[in-house]
Amino acid sequence: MSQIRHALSVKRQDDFAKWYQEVIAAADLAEESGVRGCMVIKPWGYGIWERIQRLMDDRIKAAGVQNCYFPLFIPLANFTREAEHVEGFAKEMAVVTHHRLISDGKGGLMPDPAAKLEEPLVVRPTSETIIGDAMARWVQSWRDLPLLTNQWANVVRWEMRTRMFLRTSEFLWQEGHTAHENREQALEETHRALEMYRACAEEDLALPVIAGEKPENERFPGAVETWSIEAMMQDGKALQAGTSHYLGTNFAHAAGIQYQDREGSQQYCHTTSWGVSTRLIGGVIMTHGDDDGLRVPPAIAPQQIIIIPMLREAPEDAELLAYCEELRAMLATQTALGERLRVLLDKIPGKAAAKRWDWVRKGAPVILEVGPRDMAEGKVAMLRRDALWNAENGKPAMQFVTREDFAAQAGALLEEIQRSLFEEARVRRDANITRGVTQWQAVVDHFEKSGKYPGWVEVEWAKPTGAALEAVVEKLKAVKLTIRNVPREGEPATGTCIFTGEPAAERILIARAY
RNA sequence: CGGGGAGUGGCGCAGUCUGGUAGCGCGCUUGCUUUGGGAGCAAGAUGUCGCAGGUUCGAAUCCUGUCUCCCCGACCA
Repeated sequence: MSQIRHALSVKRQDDFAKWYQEVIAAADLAEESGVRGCMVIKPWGYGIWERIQRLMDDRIKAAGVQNCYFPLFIPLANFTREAEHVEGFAKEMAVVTHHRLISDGKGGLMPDPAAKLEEPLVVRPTSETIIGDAMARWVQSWRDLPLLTNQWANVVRWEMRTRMFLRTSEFLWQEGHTAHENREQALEETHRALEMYRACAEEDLALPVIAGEKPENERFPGAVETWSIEAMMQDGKALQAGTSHYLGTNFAHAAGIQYQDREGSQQYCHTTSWGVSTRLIGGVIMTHGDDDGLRVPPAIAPQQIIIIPMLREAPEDAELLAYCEELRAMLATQTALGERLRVLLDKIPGKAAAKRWDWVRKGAPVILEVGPRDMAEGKVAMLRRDALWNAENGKPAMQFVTREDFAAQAGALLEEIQRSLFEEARVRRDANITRGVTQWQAVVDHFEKSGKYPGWVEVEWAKPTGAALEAVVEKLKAVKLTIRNVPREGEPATGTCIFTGEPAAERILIARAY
């Protein structure tokens, strides 16, 4: 039965953190760079990011948002204008103080004291402040609004503890920044972006998420409201997979983003910002990965179908390659998920079986092996990465189908795999949200005693603020818990606050988090 | 940033205590035999032992400094 010989040496249930790292190495996603907290993203990992970028960018542009590019360096003074913002980011910023190096007299180099910058430059941790400057110039009239911009960029946050894809010092992301006439329109944009993220996460990455508002203590520095999508990882922890902020007029005041309204008076804009990052790849790994490596949802797979010819380095290889090439041509005319199929004929010399396991670890959705006998019968051997094993014999669940049949249903198959990965994750997520807990001690017991997969707990609370909220946060922190969000589609509260006993205001999700 | 652990061929590790010219497994190369499912046998290649100083006749090994990674905290999207 369980004589299955998995492709990884560490199993999820034995050591999830170690497993996570092994997947990244085994799937060839990224590696250490030697630079503190920074990683090298390798072709397969970057290819996944490019797919996410493409699909997200289409969604961004469909909403009428235009891409721009702003400087990597932000003058220090920009950060001093918004008090909460600088408070929130000051401790983790990389700062450029010199513009030239000189010899240190010992064979090395050092910053030239004579080349000290008058005003230090901050390597952007996020771009509200510098985009705000541009917005102040670009917006004059109510006719200039809404101003909808986005940039794809790298940002740097000097994190104390880093983990590949989940929290790196430098990471890649998109940051949308918009300016509006009033609160209503800005909030509408905040929610549009949030819904865009939900759709991208669920439809493209096959990550089931819960969209909702962050509590006050989890707000982005300088925001009036912060909304997020939260995904459940296979160890039951929550991962914030995207955020959308309503910034009120805070940044408009700081940067002077004003417009003249229809009556001729000056008004401050209401702005928003929203972003998703390479962290999404961490979410894909921890949601879809298994004990054989990664499983990439077809929509974001750089290659969806891998054809592996069983080459013998002999003259008959040519005929086999031609057979595979014909299959590739047949597949090239097919579509799945609204796009042409991405098919790779892997001609690299080597044992077919070894190559198969490489692609299993990388998580290519469909792997085809084609040998001379298959060719003679007009068939291919097909392996679905999302259903890799035959539980009866503990061997890979290879299916033999005719080449034509495979080509005819390849698009539908990929769509089925996309659905199936989402469904598997959704069922697991839903099965691990515990509702109806009304006693704080029961929450504690749940997380302390329910084993390795406590999942999330939904409770009702009175939405305290100020000192009362701090007390709640401390109570949660003591057992390593956080409030994830107030689900957008949540049921209204009907009972009492689990923390204070007052009448409850809303339902919140509590979880351990990355 | 505090506490703990670790850096030795591409990967995983032994050797470090008790200094004496670097070893194992996987992978890689070549050959033979096999070969419809992660092959066997044989031969071979790959290391300034993270980096910089120091002690010593001699340093992977001892000392000092430093960089990077992992785990636990604190911090944080």
